[in-house]
Amino acid sequence: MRRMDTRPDFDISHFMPYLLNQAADASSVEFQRFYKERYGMLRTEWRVLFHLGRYGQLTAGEICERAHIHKTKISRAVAALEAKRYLTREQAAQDRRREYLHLTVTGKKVFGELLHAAEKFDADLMSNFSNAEVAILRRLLAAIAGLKP
Amino acid sequence: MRRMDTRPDFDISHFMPYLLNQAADASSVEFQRFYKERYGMLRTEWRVLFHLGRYGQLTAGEICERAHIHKTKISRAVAALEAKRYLTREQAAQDRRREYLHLTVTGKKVFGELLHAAEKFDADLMSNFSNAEVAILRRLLAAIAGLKP
DNA sequence: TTTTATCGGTTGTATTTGTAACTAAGCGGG
DNA sequence: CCCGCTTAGTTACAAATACAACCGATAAAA
Repeated sequence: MRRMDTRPDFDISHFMPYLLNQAADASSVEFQRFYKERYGMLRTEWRVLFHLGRYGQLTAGEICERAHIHKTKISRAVAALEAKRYLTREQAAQDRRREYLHLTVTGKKVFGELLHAAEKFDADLMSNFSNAEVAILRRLLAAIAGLKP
Repeated sequence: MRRMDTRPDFDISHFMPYLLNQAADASSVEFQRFYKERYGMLRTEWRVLFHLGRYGQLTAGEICERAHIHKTKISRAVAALEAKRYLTREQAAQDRRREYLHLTVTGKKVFGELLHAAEKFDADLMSNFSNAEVAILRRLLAAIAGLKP
């Protein structure tokens, strides 16, 4: 057989996409269980809720762009959040294709609770690392994710 | 409504699990398309292939442990790889519940090609960062992922 | 032994996701 | 105005995933 011109010791845990996925999964598990058990929410629902809570009124399309999530997932998440009475839709007067989404009072309350949990969870997760390390981590991850700094 | 005792500027891109997921997704997209289009493989199949290529004969259960993947996913991935003639199963003599998995010649060839692509892809992904930064990134991700150093 | 529990792995079914096609509304030139 | 083209969002159907129940083999207990 032909010689492989690859490092023979290239471990899968050195492959950055793999490492990133493992870290992402591990870091999400606990928080995911929290919003799932407590509020019956799916991941996309939590993200939509977060965007609306953080940035106020948005359209589905705007959330798609910001979160890099496909519009069908957003569509279903919005429908689910509406069914839970966490948000309401309002057709835009000047363009009736678009719908502005707002959180209801209940939605805002849930957002606040989840935000609080998220911050606490985040702080715990980073507590083993120095500030300088965390800063580098955030910067590199943002660059890899293609987020504007 | 009650005052929220959370930082009002807590952005979702500061929430580490979110950032990790975005980075993981972004970093995987291109390589994922590569093995999907070229070999018709799913992510779990690539991972199983990688483990067998890197570590040699393993049972399904051993791959579950190493990769933190549920056994039903492994079971289906193994079946798919077997259908593609990338691996064979061999019932263990001393315990007929267990099956040792080996790559076929074809499987090894595909492994070599994908490994080569992975290394190249990895190098590209990291090329914007210094060695020191990458070292910190790997260390922190491994810690978050709960991998033994 | 028989009985019971456990282990490695598979299969069935309900959810969830991805892809493409669709509806309805606006836009833009003739 | 009307035709074709784009856009916002939904829906239908196929593919993938999660979860639980399952099967056969082994081990441990009575």
